[in-house]
Amino acid sequence: MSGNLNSQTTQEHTSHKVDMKDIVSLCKRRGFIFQASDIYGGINGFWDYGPLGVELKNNLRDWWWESMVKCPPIGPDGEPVQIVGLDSAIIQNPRVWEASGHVGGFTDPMVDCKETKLRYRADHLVIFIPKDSSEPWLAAPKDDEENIAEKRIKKFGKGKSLSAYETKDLTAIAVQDFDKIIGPDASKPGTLTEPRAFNLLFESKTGATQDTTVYLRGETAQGIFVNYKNTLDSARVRVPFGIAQIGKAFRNEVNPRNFIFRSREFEQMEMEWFCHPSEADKWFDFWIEQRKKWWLSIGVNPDDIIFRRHGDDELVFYSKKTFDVEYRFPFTDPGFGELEGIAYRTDYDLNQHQEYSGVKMEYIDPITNERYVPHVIEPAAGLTRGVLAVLCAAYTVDPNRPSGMFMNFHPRMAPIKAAILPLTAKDGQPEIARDLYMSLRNDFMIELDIKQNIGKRYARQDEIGTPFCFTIDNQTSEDKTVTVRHRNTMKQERIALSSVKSWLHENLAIMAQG
RNA sequence: GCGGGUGUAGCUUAGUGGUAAAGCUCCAGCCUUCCAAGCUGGCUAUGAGGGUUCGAUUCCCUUCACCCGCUCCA
Repeated sequence: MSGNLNSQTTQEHTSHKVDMKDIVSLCKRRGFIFQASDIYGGINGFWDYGPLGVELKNNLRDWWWESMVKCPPIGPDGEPVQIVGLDSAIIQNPRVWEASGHVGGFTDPMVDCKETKLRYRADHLVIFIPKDSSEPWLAAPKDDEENIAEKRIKKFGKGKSLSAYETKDLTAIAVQDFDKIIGPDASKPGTLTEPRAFNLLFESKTGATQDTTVYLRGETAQGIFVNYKNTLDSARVRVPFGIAQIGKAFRNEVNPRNFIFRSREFEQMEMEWFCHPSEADKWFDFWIEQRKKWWLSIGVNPDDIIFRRHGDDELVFYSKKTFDVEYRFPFTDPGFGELEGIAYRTDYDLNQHQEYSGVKMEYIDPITNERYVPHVIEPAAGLTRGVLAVLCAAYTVDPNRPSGMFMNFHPRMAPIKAAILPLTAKDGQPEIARDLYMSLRNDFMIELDIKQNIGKRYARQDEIGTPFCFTIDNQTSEDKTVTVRHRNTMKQERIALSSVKSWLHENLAIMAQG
């Protein structure tokens, strides 16, 4: 009877628009997520996970680790793929971030070209402005060894000569005039963004005299790349193989928004899959399929998830192709927000580290003796974003119950799997409840609650998404049975006290299959 | 980063230039035999810092946080 519990709520799930305010409020009231430094007025872009939030986050994290490292998927050849785990330091040698491209020109004001995706230091660009007040204006490097300015004038200058222009530094030009400028490599005006100081990475200092600048990692991926060699030499793996890591990453976002969706400290679940360049396309497709399956296994409504290939215009510089997993959050509705990017990073990262560190990243195939730098497919998921998606997906309005709603968590995600509730705090009921609790606590995350009346306790369990409540009443001492209340239907049935453990194992599994 | 809005208890809301009010929650107890019931008692708030004023939660300034657009972004 419990097998279709989830499907019974699908209708109301889609018919009620959920407001982020209600989710944020519930998260605080029930101890899922708090604002960081709440008592000091908070701090923009940082969040704390409360008693239930950390359980939920750990459940999602463990499920990913289970699916990637402990029990990785079966590959195209019918054998399980090889993936090993890693937990690298948050602070690494700063050269790591120079090699990766995260630091470099990043502390100076930069302008981006929306057309070519190239980035320039604002103080390295000079602008040629026609003396006759015509347009376009032309941008060229200050250090113009290749006579780019002259070539650009020939191309866009409508017959004007170099002497028909005056020059100004880009930094001296008002932002509203940027529309007139053709970037150094662009084909049309207005593609340069206003200069911005990019300093994505948080800085810190190390050493007794605090004289070395270091960076908090902006992604977990680089920790994997710099351990590629160590792993290869110690873990008895052969290409193709993967290294997986879950951990905190930090980005000094200009504009944190939407609860935990864009925060400055967040958690990633990343796997770098190293393979032969000729097989990269095959593995790219393989991982897209695996990741689709995984996201559909955590209790989100399939209608609210989309899988989308990036257009060429939105690809980042290191990626040849990228595939997104996106969820329809209340704040993006009817659009979607990114949960995971599966990127084909080519050999960009290993080559960069090879060049910066001087350590060879070549792999020598033990059978063919071929030498090559492996290509990388990277499924990079946001753990904290996943938590938010699970919270949004679970929030189910139901006017027919005292709480007015319940959290329809997938049983694998639910912070508490079952609650044990004596109907009253007398007649030996608390003692039976305690015995039952003691017999279950090794197997499940269980709550024993004896306070207040039964209705309030059911309501509370609804709000925190506990799948089942076992209730001890007077009949329990007579015939050794308890009632089970199903979260999604509020229906009750009576089962033997002695069978509770096996019943729970069984029914959590049934419910997980939907 | 720009523009607009909002900050009163854990939550939802009153209200006032002069002792800050209520419902729910929460806690302690009583009572309760299945869905936030009832009774008694209790804890808890004007985001922070300045200024004006005899007196500021209220008026002014600054700042912080959150929300909505834009911009950006994983």
